[in-house]
Amino acid sequence: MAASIKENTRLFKALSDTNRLRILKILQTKSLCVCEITDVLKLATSTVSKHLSILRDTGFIIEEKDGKWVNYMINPRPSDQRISSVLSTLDFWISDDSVIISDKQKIQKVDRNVVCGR
Amino acid sequence: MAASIKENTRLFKALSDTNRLRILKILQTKSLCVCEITDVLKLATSTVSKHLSILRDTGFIIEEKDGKWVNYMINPRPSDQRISSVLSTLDFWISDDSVIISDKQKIQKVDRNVVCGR
DNA sequence: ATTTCATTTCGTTAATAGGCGAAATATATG
DNA sequence: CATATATTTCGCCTATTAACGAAATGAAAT
Repeated sequence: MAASIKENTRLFKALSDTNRLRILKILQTKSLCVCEITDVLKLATSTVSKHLSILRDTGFIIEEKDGKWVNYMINPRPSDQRISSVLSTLDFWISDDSVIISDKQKIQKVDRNVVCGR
Repeated sequence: MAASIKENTRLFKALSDTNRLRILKILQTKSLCVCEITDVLKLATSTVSKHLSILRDTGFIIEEKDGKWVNYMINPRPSDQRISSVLSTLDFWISDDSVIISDKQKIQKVDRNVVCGR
């Protein structure tokens, strides 16, 4: 259960970026592909891809191939207790931020067939 | 209770450094002055002072003047629920790391009158 | 098989963070 | 008041990180 200092720093580093927290909050509402997330965050695709790989490597999210798309979603069964703990606390630690509220509104309208076709 | 994304990123940033986690773990065992912490971490005093100010500004620790010394200790009554939550989870998230074990041994022997006089 | 589209990887650049020593500040003590 | 000691602040350097666009990869459709 207990982890090394290094592992813990890595976990906190993953959480210490505004855009990665936004991604986690977005995915807690809905699973999305890379281009949909890119459209919400207004960042370069490569940047979003990097953020996603960091969240995946630390165990917060998982990916699922779906044809030419890669869907990302919150890890439903984290093997690490710390991950589940963080994911549930994020739920009420961050909720009324205006950026988060606007992100959640955007993802309701987002459509990968519209947004990805340039 | 809920905080902004920015505030949350700041909190996680404070935790995303090995030396700051070591400081928190050390202070969870014993209150110490700057030079004693410096002696354990083997860093420049100015560096340790900077780390302490970050942990203080985020609410993890408090300082108490004691003559020429400044004692730092875990914030006993954090106004922010997130801080208490993190402090208690750190207790079992990090425990068996060899660096932490060795740090805790060192602080038993550390004496400010010996260690600060150069 | 060639093209198309989504995503990842790579290389570069700009911003941030951590480290240090020197100078500034604050607080005893002679 | 001058000195000594503990800590903080400052300026500088180095390392890390986030951002981008271009090139590479991989999977589907023509």
